[in-house]
Amino acid sequence: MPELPEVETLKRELSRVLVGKKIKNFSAEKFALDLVGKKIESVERRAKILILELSTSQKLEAKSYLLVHLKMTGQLIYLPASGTKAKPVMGGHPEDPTKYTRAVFQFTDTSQLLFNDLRKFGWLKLVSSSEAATILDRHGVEPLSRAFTLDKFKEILARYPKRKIKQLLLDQTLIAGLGNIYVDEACFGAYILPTRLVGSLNEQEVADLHQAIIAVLKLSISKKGTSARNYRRSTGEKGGMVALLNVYGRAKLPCKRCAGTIAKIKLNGRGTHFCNSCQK
DNA sequence: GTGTTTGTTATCAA
DNA sequence: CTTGATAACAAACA
Repeated sequence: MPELPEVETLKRELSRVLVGKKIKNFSAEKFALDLVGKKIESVERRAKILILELSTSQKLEAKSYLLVHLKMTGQLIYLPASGTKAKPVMGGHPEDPTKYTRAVFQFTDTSQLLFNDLRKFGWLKLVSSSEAATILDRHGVEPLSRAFTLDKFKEILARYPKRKIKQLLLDQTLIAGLGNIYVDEACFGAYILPTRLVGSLNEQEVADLHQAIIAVLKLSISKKGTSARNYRRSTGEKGGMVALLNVYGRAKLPCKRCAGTIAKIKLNGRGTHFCNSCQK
């Protein structure tokens, strides 16, 4: 479940190794993309989408953008040029495309990038600058940007007083990048039940939730993300955040900060985790 | 065979 | 416009 911290980790790692590389060959069963000869100018992230900015050798030709969404089980694994040691990925080895490899980028220096995706929900789109803007602009404020002030958060909440807070936080058109894991963790951090109606939150709770969202995202990025299931770093390694999760994946286990127990329910079709004692 | 896992979009309903 | 519910996509796992 790659969410903001996982995609941000990939952005940082891939930015270091891919910028300046030229695509020599591209193969995929389902994505017919004209990528050969293009050079990677930059690697960026918006919401849960990774953005590769591409140029051609034709100086006057417009830049194009490869957008990547990993959805639930996507991976981007980077294989350096020649003679590298492998770490296991999805039961195989990263240097051997697994049966879940959906696309392979080969660069002129013989390094490669694999797009793996067990459930095939992820996608690659090659688009123009304006098409990229259309897709990216559908998303709300970046929670780690300066634009995500407490006032901005209050303004968003004020528009939807009757929604449950978890459902609002999952809405990508309002705040970009939170998914099932970090929404549950942020609610825990603010001592708020994910089932609460937005309009029932008092000033202090809103401020606490604002801070909890920022804190959990930053902490996870510092740990290179959460490998609850399929997510891997670009190196094939797992992220280190799982051990620091307080509620996600901890149903029936003791709460880490009180005598309570972590409960799990279904909320709007999502597995939802919270402490039955210290979250109110 | 059943339920569970979840990001996103579409569609229908009140 | 808000909100809620459901299906669809797809594959593995218990």
